Amino acid sequence: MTRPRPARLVRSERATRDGIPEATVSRLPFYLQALTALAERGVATVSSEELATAAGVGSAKLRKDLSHLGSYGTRGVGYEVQYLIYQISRELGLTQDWKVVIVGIGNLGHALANYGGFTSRGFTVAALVDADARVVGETVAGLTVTGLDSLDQTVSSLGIQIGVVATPGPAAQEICDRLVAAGVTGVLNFAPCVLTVPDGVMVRRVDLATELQILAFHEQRRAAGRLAGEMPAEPQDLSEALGAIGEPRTTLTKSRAEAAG
Amino acid sequence: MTRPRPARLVRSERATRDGIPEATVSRLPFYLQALTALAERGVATVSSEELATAAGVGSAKLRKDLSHLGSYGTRGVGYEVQYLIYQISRELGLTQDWKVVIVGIGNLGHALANYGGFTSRGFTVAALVDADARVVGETVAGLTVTGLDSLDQTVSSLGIQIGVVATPGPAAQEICDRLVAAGVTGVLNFAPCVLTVPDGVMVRRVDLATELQILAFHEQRRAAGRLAGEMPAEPQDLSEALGAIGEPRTTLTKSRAEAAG
DNA sequence: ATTTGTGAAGGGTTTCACAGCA
DNA sequence: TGCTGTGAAACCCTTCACAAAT
Repeated sequence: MTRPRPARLVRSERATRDGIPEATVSRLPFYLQALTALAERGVATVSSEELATAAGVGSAKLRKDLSHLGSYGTRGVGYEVQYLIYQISRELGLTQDWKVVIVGIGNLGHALANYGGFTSRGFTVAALVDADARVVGETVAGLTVTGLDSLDQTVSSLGIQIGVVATPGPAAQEICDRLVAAGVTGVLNFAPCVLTVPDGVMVRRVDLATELQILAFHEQRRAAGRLAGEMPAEPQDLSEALGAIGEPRTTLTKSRAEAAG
Repeated sequence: MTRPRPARLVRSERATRDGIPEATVSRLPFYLQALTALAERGVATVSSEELATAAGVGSAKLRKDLSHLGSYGTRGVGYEVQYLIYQISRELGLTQDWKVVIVGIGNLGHALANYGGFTSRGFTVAALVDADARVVGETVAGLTVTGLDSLDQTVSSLGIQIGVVATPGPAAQEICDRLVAAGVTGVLNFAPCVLTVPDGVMVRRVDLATELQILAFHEQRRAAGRLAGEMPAEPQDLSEALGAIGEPRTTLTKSRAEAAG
């Protein structure tokens, strides 16, 4: 019964050939943002130290990340800002334009439709869709909101690749299914639920309440530490803001039934 | 010159005593959400397999995560839904109410103020602040928007612990400084920039454009793989959606100057 | 002299497989 | 029998320290 552990490797070979670590991918947008800001200020060259500071990471991490893209720096000098912007943009696939549909034009949908950050960076909000007849026909961010009926038609005829789900939770899965059926292969989900999609479709979830809850955890932890008399210099850096202080863990022996009641 | 590598440990000792891994903390909100949904459907007990599915993770990961909080399950049975909700809530610090101020009442600020997910889960939006005189005085989500002048007074007198920055990028750092000076110890930053804060203050950044860019990367990668004739079953699961396909990495030998132009 | 790019080391996270318990 | 809780292994990511390059 104890077979010798299946050699479940297939990936690290690939990784050496081309794959960029997911952690690196998730930071490339930040580097891009920092570089763009530098470019606007007319900076031509930047060192890993400077760029790292601007992006809020350590310089070693930055260099390691960039090394996965190629050797785009010059030793003793640094990185050409414009060139690096081009390379990162290309790697992220921002040299082509991506078409986006936003479904659910409530408060959040409105905000997303008007959000400048999308339009400015390779993304075109191509359509707005809502289920509510009172919203359909409105003009938001220069687009006319259409009804749910038009969803499939809109996505396939415009060739939309990415769907943003900003509906209430209960509606999200059905919307997602229809988006995928119509040809969308990437979904950004703002609804507070898990979306199930077929292989080959990617979902990213952004949950605002989740972020606050994580903050609350660290707030509480900080307060508990202060009470306990410990007060070490706490990491303000997100990426290493772990296990900061040791609250005595009261292990309250409240019975389960009592706690549940 | 080769000193014997500084023993820069202090933490793993703590971690064994109480610290919950950051990766685990970041998933607790999802478990909580799934559990709440189950509770509303009247489910009393749930297995790690079922809960994991509902939360979109693997069951082994779920069990490992929960084991960091304590032994709150029953072997052969599963977890009591209500009891687990209580334990996770307590660990996240949601048994107390957190007061939040939102600064920047534009499209996004509006959406955040009206977002139900905050209010429903231990967070009270206690104040809304904006720099624009045309917005000040408006009523949003039952609160009157006040001016920037009132920021310090509002935060300290109401005892607000968390600040949400939904301003344009250039204003964000100054707002953040004032929030911190007034006593805020946690910041949720929606502005597309790095915020510098003193030790003991935590910042989390949410960037909508970043999420889309990460999606775009994987979209592009997917398309490239299809062209190359490879089409392995791709992981739709976010957490392991790495190094999916091997695009030949064209290594375009465009000169730097040319690319920059 | 300066800064990149990178092996190597170390720590954190995920996954496996099963012991332990109900 | 069924499911949790957990060592151990595998994997991923970060950090260090320095060779290589300009």
